[in-house]
Amino acid sequence: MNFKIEKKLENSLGRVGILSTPHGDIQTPAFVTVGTKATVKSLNPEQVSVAGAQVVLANTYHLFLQPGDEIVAKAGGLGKFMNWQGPTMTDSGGFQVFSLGAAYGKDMSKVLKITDPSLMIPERFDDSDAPRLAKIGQDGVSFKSHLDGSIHYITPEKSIQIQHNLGADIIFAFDECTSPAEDVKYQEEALDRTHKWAKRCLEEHIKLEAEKSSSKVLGSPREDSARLSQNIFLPQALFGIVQGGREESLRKKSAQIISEMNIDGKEFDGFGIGGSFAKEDMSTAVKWVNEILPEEKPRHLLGIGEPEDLFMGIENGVDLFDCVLPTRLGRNGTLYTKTGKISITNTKFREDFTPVENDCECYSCKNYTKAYIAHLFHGKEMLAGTLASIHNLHFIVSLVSKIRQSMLDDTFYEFKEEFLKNYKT
RNA sequence: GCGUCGGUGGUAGAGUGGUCAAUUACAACAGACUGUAAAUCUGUCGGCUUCGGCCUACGAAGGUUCAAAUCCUUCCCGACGCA
Repeated sequence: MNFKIEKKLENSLGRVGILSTPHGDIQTPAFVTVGTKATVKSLNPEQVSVAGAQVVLANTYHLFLQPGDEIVAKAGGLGKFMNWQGPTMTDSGGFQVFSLGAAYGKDMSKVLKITDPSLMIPERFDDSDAPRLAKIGQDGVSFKSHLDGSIHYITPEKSIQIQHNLGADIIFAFDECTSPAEDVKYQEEALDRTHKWAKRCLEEHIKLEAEKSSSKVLGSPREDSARLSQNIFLPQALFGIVQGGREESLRKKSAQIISEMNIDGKEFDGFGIGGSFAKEDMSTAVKWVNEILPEEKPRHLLGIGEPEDLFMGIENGVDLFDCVLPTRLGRNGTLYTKTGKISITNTKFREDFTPVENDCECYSCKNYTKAYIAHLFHGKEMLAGTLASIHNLHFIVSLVSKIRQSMLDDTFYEFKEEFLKNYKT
């Protein structure tokens, strides 16, 4: 993996770059589309590609449970398995520590409003008995499968092993995504754990990379030729993840520790910025962290975001984003437009025979009307989610692409102002 | 014409004397969704409301009762059977 900065945004942390992977280049900043279970829900890879997506991110935890990372390895790796030719990434399962753990069964999400009750409770009650599918142990996390209830213990090493079997170009360290509702003491403990895990991830990754290249050189006889041709030996890049919740000191400490982490001269290839955020805290956290992370390595803001978040992140030095919103919102009937999100099932669209956006170049807008898409949703037709996802993915991906172009053209701030002026949240 | 069964809110369909403005499902309407436990979830769904209630409602009209969607009478409508 190689990262080249093409241009920097003046008076900010922002930059334009090209991230090269064994499966092609990623023009950054870039929006990574989420394909958790080795599929971008409701879309086939051609639709994903035509919508403009450059890279797909799948999930370690989900693919480990089903169909199993060994099967993906046998298939020739994630990209081959799902027929996605371009770059791929896998998340480590760290987010599931949060979503199936502290957030399980609660009204708590990746991004919270500052008014959420969970943020306003000064001293939190002991909810250690609350039902959850993820429990954090000394060495790793035990997950109770949401599919069949079976118990699985994921350690940092295990996550990396799975991710090596999955074979994505970029993989992430196994971290603990914490809730901003946790107190400082807990954030410190969790951060310490995340850092210890990061080290173990890096060690395991270095070990597996070494094994990979030696068996390639030796042409290990137990490896059949098919496997050799199936990218199994391609190098993978490992990103370390910065956590630290809402605390400036913890965020900075984490950025420092993760960026300096080094085993026999080997470091992380890039960085993820993780955590569940109160919306208002996101930009400060990103800024704190990116001022410390080494400039020459790529940064990925995990699980973000909305259009306004993308501008914020890019201006503050983020190179990669991933988010489920375009596809999830699409499937649930919410569509992005330049003036804000619309709910396509609203009565007013039943007889609206214009595209979702008149000047949108996506397949859905070029071929279908709001009335038709509304009809598909009302009729619960499968094509509804597909057309909506195509539009939303295209909207977000091309927004990031336009932001990139505006940086190259030195019109970033004008573009941002113009866009956000029209876009009602 | 006689007999039997039935007519409940947008639909289907519970309820068979008080706890019923009426279970439930669907439809409808609105909202939520940020490293996917999610083609999911939440709320509203007779009218008015100072949110305590008030009014109008279970085919129609009468009646019994402290109290009726629920019991009685007549009528209207539907299905089936017999003429």
